Order: sequence, then structure tokens, then C-alpha cells
Amino acid sequence: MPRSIEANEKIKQERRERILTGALELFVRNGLSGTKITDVAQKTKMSNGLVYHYFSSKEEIFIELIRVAFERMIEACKALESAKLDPHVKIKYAIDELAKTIRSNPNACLYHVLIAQAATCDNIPDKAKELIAANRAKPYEVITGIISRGQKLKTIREGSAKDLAFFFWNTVNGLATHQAMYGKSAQSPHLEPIYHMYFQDGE
Amino acid sequence: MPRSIEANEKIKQERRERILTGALELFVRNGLSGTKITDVAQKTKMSNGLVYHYFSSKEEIFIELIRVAFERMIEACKALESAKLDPHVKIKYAIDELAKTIRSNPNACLYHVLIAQAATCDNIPDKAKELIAANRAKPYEVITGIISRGQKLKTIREGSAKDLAFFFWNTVNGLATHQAMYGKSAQSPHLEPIYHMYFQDGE
DNA sequence: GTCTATATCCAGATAGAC
DNA sequence: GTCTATCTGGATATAGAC
Repeated sequence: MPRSIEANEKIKQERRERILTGALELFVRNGLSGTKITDVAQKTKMSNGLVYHYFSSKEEIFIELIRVAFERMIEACKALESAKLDPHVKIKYAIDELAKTIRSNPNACLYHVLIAQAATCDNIPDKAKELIAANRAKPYEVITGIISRGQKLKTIREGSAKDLAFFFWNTVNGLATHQAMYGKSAQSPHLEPIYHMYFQDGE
Repeated sequence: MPRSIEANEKIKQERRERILTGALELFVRNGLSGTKITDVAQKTKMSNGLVYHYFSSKEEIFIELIRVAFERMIEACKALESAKLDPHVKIKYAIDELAKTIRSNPNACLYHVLIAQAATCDNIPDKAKELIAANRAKPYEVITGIISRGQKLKTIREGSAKDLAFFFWNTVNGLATHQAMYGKSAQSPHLEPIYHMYFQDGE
């Protein structure tokens, strides 16, 4: 019965997805240790045991989420890096796109918050720490690089490019956290104040 | 023996302080549910049971920390509100003072982070939620008010005062989180980019 | 006031039926 | 593949000695 093997594989993937999506929201709201397997099971309408059929432990779910979060983040960074845009346009584009994604894609939003939170936590699996250590710098480097180039061209304000990159990601984290907390009901802040950090007036 | 009663009272206060300080750091790094009473006991060099002599539960410690955190925050807000400064000077002053405190006072810094984290969490005691609900808006209102007045005087950029206040506190949270994570080893970002959100060049 | 020992409970993870 | 029942460990909180 080759047909059913294929179908099973599909179910398997769908189940894993459901667990990951449900756990993501719970981890963001309650943290790793604050989330019980029972919570994940309830949220995904599965039994306790079934969750363990797809993941060998709660931590494994967490690690997988962190892995995917960085995978997407790094991918987006690379796309941004290689885009054919002037640096100052690129920065504005990055802000706008990230804000748009955060507002329209709850899942992507939660991934941002997960990374932000995980980076400040001590009691997460070693594997997750390794992933964070290995990937954390990349987004900062990309933004720092773009800003530096813009500064050489005088289209981005002078000042420490690293600091500007820090505030860039801090803004993104803040928007994501805000959106994750208040959801659609929240009025999303306008981004003009952020532009002013990077660009002269009239840009 | 009235002398020893007095002395005991002093010990009691000192012990409570030690527990609160130790727990604060642990809660920030590991979250409420990620922090075990044993961790608190170890960090404060007390026995497990002694901690329970001063606080009836882990959650009570947490609630007390949230209470103190807001108490200080609100106090600082009121002081700022009633200061005799032009609005735009006041905003710059607030940014500078908050940044300075965060950099030089690890404890104050952790209080900022605790509030920021707690506000996004679901699995905290009801009492803590109430405290957050009751106090959360105040700091935003204060900053929004100052900005509005500055905008009327044309010394602060136009735009949604609420949004500017949002970015204000997001910046503070980001600086505090950064400082709490990397401590003294971290290079603290320069604040010029932040000023640009609020003030025209040449201010 | 402080400690050790322990009761109790709950969450993570497994086993085995269906 | 899915469920229920259960084992096991560890964490909260308490009791009682000093």
C-alpha cells in the first residue's frame, strides 16, 4: 500500500506543523518552562502522548522553533543584503517590510519575539544557546554594513553604524512584541520617528 | 530585651532585601516559572526553608518585586512631570537620566526589564496582572503629555505623540535589556539617534 | 531565626492497548 | 497513528529540631 505511506507522511508533517505553531504562541506568552506539554496538547487538540510521538521532548520543540526562526531571519537578511537598492532606500525598505510582516503575519511576528526573548534567557537548552550564539550577530552585521555604506554616500546620518543597527533591531523587536501582545486591536505606530533616526529631514 | 527585638527587625528587613534582590536577577534571566526556590536560596546563601520564613511563596516574591518596580517607576514619572523644564528639554533630560541610571544602577535596570517582561507574560499571579493593569499606562501618559506640549511649542517634531511615547519606552526597555544581558562589558549605544526621533537638527 | 527532613503534588516522559 | 494509564523525578511548601 504505497498510497497510505505517502498519506501518512503528509499527516506527519501536518501534525508537526500544528504542534510547532501552537507551541510557538505558548512559548512566547509563557516561556519555555512556563509552558506545559499539556498546554501544547490542548492547544493543538491532541493527546499528551501524541505530542511525544512527534517530538521527543518539550525542549526539542523549542530548539526546532529557534532553528526555524533563525533560518527565516538569516534568509531575509541575505535577500536584503543582495537587493539592488541604494543603502538609504534599503534601510527604509527594510523597516517598512519588517513592520508590514509583523502586522500582517502573526506567525512571523511571534518568531521575532521568540528570538528576542530567548536571547535574554538562561534556562534554555544548550542546543538553543548554540543556535543563538551562532546566528545572533548576522542580522546586526547586515544592517550595520548597509548603514555604513549609506553613511559613506552621505545619505544616512553619521554616527556609530553599530548603534544605529542596535536601535534598528530594537525597534523591530518592540513592534513585534507590541503586536504579539495586543494583536489586531492595537493601533500600529507610524514609522516616521524611526526614519528620523537614520535620515535627514526631507529625505 | 527590647534591644534584640529591634535588632531582629533589622535582620528581617535585610533578609527580605537580599531575597528580593537575588530573585529579581533570577526572574529576569529565567522567568518566574523558570526560577526555583532553590535557586533563590542558593543565590542568597540561605536555606530553602529560610526563604519561606520571609515569603510565603515564590509568587509573593514576584508580586512584591512588581509592586516595587512600579512604585519607583511612577515616582520617577511624577518627579519628571512636575519638573520645571521646557518640554523638549524634559524629554532629552528623561532620556539621558534613564540611560544613565540603566548603565550605572544594575538593580534599577533589572526592574525595568522585569516590568517589560512581565507585561508580555500570561502565567504570572493575578495580583501581578492587576498591578500591571493598574500602573502600565501611567509612564506612557506622562511622556505623551510632555511631547504634546512640546509639539504645541514647536520644539518637538510633529506626529502622533502616543507613537513617540511608544518608541520612547521601547528605547528604554531595549537599553535596559541590553545592559542586563551584557552588563559592563557592553558598549552602551550613543543616544544621538534617539534625539533625532524627537528633535529637529540643530536643537 | 535557621536548618534538615519530608509530605505532597504536578509535570515530563513512557508503555502498551486499540 | 492515537489514546489512556502510569512511572518517575523534581519542585513547592511544611514540620519540627536546634
